[in-house]
Amino acid sequence: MPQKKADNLKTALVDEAFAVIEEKGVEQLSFREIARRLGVSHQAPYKHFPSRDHILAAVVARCFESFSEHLNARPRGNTPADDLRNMGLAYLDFAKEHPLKYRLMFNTPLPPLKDHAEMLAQSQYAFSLLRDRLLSMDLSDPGGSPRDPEKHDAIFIWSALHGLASLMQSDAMEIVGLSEEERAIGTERLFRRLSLALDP
Amino acid sequence: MPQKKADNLKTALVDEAFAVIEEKGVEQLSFREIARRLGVSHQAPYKHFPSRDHILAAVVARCFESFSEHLNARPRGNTPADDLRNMGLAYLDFAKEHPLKYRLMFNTPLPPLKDHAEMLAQSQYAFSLLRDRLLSMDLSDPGGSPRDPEKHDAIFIWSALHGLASLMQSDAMEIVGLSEEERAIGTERLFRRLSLALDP
DNA sequence: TCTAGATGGTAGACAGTGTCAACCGTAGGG
DNA sequence: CCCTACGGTTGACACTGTCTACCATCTAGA
Repeated sequence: MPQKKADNLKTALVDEAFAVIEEKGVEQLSFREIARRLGVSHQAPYKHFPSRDHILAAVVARCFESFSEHLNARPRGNTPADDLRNMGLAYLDFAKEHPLKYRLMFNTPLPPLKDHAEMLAQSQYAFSLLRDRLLSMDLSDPGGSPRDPEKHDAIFIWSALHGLASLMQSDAMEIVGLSEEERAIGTERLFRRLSLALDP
Repeated sequence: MPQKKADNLKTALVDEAFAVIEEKGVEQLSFREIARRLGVSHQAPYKHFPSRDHILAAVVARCFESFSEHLNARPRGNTPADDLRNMGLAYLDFAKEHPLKYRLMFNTPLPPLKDHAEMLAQSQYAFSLLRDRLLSMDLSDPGGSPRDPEKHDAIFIWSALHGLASLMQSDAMEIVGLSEEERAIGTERLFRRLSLALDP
């Protein structure tokens, strides 16, 4: 029985790794099970990835890639402020539509960056999209001199977005007892708060 | 040689589990290594915890306990707004001083809540502290009817705080290339933004 | 054309893991 | 005085990541 040919195996391994994580959680990701599912020997993956961490890194890299594509596919706004809002929406939309991918990128203890160039590169690209959009705003210093186009507000915006996305898919919301509807209203409120803070 | 006696072993197990996580990461937490370190057989832990997940849950429960204590030890403010600010500072302070504990509470795939009552209880208590403080604010609806003391702004505040704490200890800051100083300024700016948004 | 090496697959072995089962000494209550 | 529960023990099992060794096939160079 012919197994997947040549290079195909490498991408098939990553596909299958993601599937396993989806089904049984990242903790349960097992090199041997991936091989088993693909009908291949337990050592075959080693020809393509030097260790289990490396295949995880490849999965995460693909998540960042998918994230970047999603951000780039957002509708463009007419003004910088408008476009920033669109990116914020796209950001949250991605986290909502692909919670696993989002968690893998942000809420998973990643193997050391230095050892995984591809993952690093993909994350850098994704973050550059965020950064460029944030810096395009001419953010004035609240209660200080206006026209201070520094990136300090980027942290504020990014924190609010990431915090929301992260809390929404944690158990926290359930534990404090916020209903679905309340969360939806809270989200919209957050966006209004952001707009008000940045667009005096 | 007499090993730790009786009940002491149970708490010693949790202590040692935390130490192991500290040294080698949560992934490497091993039932057998804990036992080995305590000079006890590899099955002894099973007399106190039915599974590896349960000892992890106990560690996390202790983190929440520690978190609650930290929040309660904050300096009290004179006004609700002031006290909320103090809690926000305490929140971030805890995340900064105990990054591992914070990560264990928020950024770790936890075993199903239902199976771990103690952990659930501790998290509920900690979150109730946050909730009570947030609800004590009489938050007006921005651009809507004033005096709308709902909890929708709680999500905004909590998101900003959690997002900041979470991003700060991830690799993200390093990847986008924000220096320590820029992060400090960004943090302060975030607080000012929060104040401005909530205290028109 | 022969041959050397790289590439991508195989099987086997080893240490380490979580967990199940069986055993065993001691303390305390009927 | 026995019995039971508790807190510990050892042994075994299946599973994991990873090391080593082997093998087939393609590809380049002589």
